[in-house]
Amino acid sequence: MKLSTKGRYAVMAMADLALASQDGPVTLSDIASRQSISLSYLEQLFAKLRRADIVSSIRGPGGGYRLSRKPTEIRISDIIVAVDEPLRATRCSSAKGCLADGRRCITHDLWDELGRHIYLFLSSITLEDVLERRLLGAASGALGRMERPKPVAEPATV
Amino acid sequence: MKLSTKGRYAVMAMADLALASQDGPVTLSDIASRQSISLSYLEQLFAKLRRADIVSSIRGPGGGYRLSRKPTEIRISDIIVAVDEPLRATRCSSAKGCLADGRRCITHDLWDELGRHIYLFLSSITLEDVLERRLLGAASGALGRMERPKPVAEPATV
DNA sequence: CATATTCCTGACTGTTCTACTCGGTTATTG
DNA sequence: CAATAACCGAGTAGAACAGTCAGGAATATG
Repeated sequence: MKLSTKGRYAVMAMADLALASQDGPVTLSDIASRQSISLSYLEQLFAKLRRADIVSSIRGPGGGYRLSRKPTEIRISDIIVAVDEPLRATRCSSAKGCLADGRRCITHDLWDELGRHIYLFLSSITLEDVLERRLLGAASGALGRMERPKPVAEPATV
Repeated sequence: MKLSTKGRYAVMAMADLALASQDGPVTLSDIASRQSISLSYLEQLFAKLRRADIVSSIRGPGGGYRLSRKPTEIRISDIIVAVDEPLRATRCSSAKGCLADGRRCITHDLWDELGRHIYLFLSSITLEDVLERRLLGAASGALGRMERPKPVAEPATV
């Protein structure tokens, strides 16, 4: 989990796509102009999103992109994992290489726990939550004991 | 809150310092060789830590660094804030510049909430906690009012 | 069929950050 | 004085970020 601005751009674009895909596919040009992101950069991001099967594409006139799943079934963590490089092994946080005294380095557990924490937070929030600005609930639930059921039933507010 | 590897190095060094400062100041050379971090890099980090009044220095032979406060009073967030640059304004997450439709962009609250979340987590953990490997408790405390629920799912390598 | 549209791909560029090196200065101890 | 160790500033290779550019491949429409 890398948390760069790249992931933010991707989530912004995905939110825009979700909002705009009311009727038919959305072109990257539209997203680019609305979100002020360069078209080519978006193309790179969406290539990864497509490979991760989060969006699907239709070529030709009238084509564009569309969500592969409903916004309730796309977690923010899915998006970020799809576009971000796996964070490079910086001595620690990569299983090996952080054995100063024979076992894992002192701070290993800390980064481990932090990473898990962030992941839980972002995987407890769906695209739908972002669209509905339904965030505080998800935040408190991130650590567990949250009842808030993900409604999978409701179709196509998309 | 920036969460780069720079902050990790700083926390590793601080943990090392805390462990080694049983008797007298600790030299950066010692920390450098134990933690495999370059001496000059450490010097840069500790210059910032000193400016933030987290450590204090003694020059000359027998000198070195020492914690300014007790490990129970040094929060991990203090360390990271001290060494990391304030994250640059990347369109969103900087109050202005993210007004696509007149007000704040759709994902603004998300990043806001995430940032607050990470900060709460890291400020709920002290250096002492890291030394004692007392992490899960602190982690659960990050959000306040929860007793100790284990994280729900085991996320893939975050 | 031709053409416009749109996705798709690869290579290349300027800027920033990381992690580090080098050369030197200042303060303190023996 | 000489050794130690903190300080300070400049400079560097490499990587990632954000973007540009040039072209190609699929598809709908006239």
